[in-house]
Amino acid sequence: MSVGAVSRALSADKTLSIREETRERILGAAKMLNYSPNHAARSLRMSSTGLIGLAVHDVSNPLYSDIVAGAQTAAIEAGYVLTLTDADVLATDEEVFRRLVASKAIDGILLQTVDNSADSIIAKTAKTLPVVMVNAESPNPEVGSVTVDDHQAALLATNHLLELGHRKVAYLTIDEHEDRAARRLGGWRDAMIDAGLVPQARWIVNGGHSSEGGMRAMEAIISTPEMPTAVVAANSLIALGAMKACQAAGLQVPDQVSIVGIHDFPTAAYLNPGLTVVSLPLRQLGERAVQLLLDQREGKRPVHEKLSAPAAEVIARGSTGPCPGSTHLR
Amino acid sequence: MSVGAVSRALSADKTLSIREETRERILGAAKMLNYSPNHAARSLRMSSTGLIGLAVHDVSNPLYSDIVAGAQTAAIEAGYVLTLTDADVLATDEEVFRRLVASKAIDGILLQTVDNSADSIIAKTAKTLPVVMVNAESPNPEVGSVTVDDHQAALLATNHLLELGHRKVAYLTIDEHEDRAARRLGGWRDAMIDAGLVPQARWIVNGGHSSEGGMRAMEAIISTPEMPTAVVAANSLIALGAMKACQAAGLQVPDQVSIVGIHDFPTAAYLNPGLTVVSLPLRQLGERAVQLLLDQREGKRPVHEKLSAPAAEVIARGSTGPCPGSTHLR
DNA sequence: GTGAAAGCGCTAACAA
DNA sequence: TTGTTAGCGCTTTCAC
Repeated sequence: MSVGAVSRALSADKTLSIREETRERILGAAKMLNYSPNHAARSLRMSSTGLIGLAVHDVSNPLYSDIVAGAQTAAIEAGYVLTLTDADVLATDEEVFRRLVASKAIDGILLQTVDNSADSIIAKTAKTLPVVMVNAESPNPEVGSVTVDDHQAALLATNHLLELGHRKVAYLTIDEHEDRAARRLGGWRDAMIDAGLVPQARWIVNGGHSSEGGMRAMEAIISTPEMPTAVVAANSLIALGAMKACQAAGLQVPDQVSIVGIHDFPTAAYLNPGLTVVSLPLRQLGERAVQLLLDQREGKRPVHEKLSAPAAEVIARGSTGPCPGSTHLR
Repeated sequence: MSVGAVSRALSADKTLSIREETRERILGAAKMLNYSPNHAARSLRMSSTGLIGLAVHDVSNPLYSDIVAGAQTAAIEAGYVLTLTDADVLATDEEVFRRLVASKAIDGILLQTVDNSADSIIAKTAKTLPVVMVNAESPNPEVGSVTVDDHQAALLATNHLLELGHRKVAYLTIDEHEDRAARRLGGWRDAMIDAGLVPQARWIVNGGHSSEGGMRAMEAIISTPEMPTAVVAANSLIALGAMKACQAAGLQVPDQVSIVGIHDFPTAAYLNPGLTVVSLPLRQLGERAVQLLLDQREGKRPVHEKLSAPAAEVIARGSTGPCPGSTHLR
């Protein structure tokens, strides 16, 4: 019984011919001693760590937690372990980047960013390690990416309001990736046009990317002469801020103003009123991202993929209702 | 210029005497080639990976995001990189555990758990790797831990209500670590007793650990014959559910019922009404946990530490107000 | 069916 | 001041 045989027995090498008794003795001893092959030695020899990184902007952003969950599932299924890192730290701290990425402490990296601050990382990394952008389109042919149907989400959100009889529907834009922001804005615009309405420029207000920004934006809307009766927020955190602004101004939601956000999140149902949202398949986004990463690792060309199933979906809760004064009851 | 010299120059070894010109040539070449020492080889040689793991239960729980932020900061400051993992996966999936922990892919691990499901991991791990429990007291002398002052937090929350004139103050318990739950319950009880009140057993209802649980618990309270005028929730997610239940029952918060939760979180201010909370120094908790882990790595005995500064603090928002019918205005 | 040995990329100790 | 080398723990190839 030699070290070689032990190694092969433990990794369940099918090509190893060995006496059954010997194999059992090996397995038994390993269990007994609680033996696990040393990660560093293994990685060095195999030039593969079995780890895949997911760099996220703001780990605790409730809107994106499903992405993490999905990636987790897919990674484990594929025999990998997922480790999360702070995307901003990675982009900012040269040393962290070296230690984790440039040194190949991981086999590949998923990037869930919110702006282009990580573009330099990407450029540096893509030659070394497979990289996949999650929820943003890759500007770089060496980097894969997956997105969801942002246009459709905003379209659905707007249509939901239109069906409730609203005509003056404002839109609170998001400060994140420009392309993503543009796609969502486009969804609102197209829905308005399809309904024969004119998407007024003054109904478009920058909602930032947080509740704080949403509140400011809604305050601006409220002070508008001809105030809209409904608002689509480019994400649900913005929507939350918008609700707060309404409440502060003494406006009833949904009786006087209807609000809908993009992305469902755990506490949306527990707000007062519950927030109507459009949900997107973020869990599947995370899963798919891992699969693409693994494909790249096997030498496939990086691709961009738009996830269209499961489709975006309106989850109606209390924050949207019929347009006041409208006879258009559904 | 030999490999040895290069290695030492790149790691800024002070004991290396070398011609300035040579050093610059090395550094220049490294930058040019974008060279980073291979992580696996380095780890193997130095038997240290420079990575510290933080296993969290539910990454996206907004109540605990500050712990992650604090740990992140402290890790980087100490020259380490923090990687997050799902605590439940780690506890459940034997293979993931081996690959990450038993194989020493990381130098130590921080555990932020919510029950005792990870106890078996801890036992297995502590002999191999430094382990520190975050926000829960270690049951094991080989494992360090840090907690915050749960008793004080609940005491403050209750006193806040008492000062507003409330006499009948219910308590929604939490389903998490028993010791933590007990300490918070004790804080409520002591505050009541200190105020000369009797902490009625029927005012204690299990709120689970989520908004869903909080809602159920509050429904139970509402159907109580002599309904309390105020509620302390053992965490803010529970409080959120309690608010929802009040709203569903047509009860005004805070006019008819006051609600306070433990732990501040980003969207608490954006609720309707804003949620009054008691904040605890979670960021510092994360920082301290990393420091203790590093201390253990250097051979110090694992210790348990209770963080009492910065002190817990009431952040009054809209969900608490004077007791209806009370003349006890502050 | 089993054992021996090379070598992954690096650091640290030692030799020159 | 600079160069050489052993060896970290593992997997895999090759010889037996």
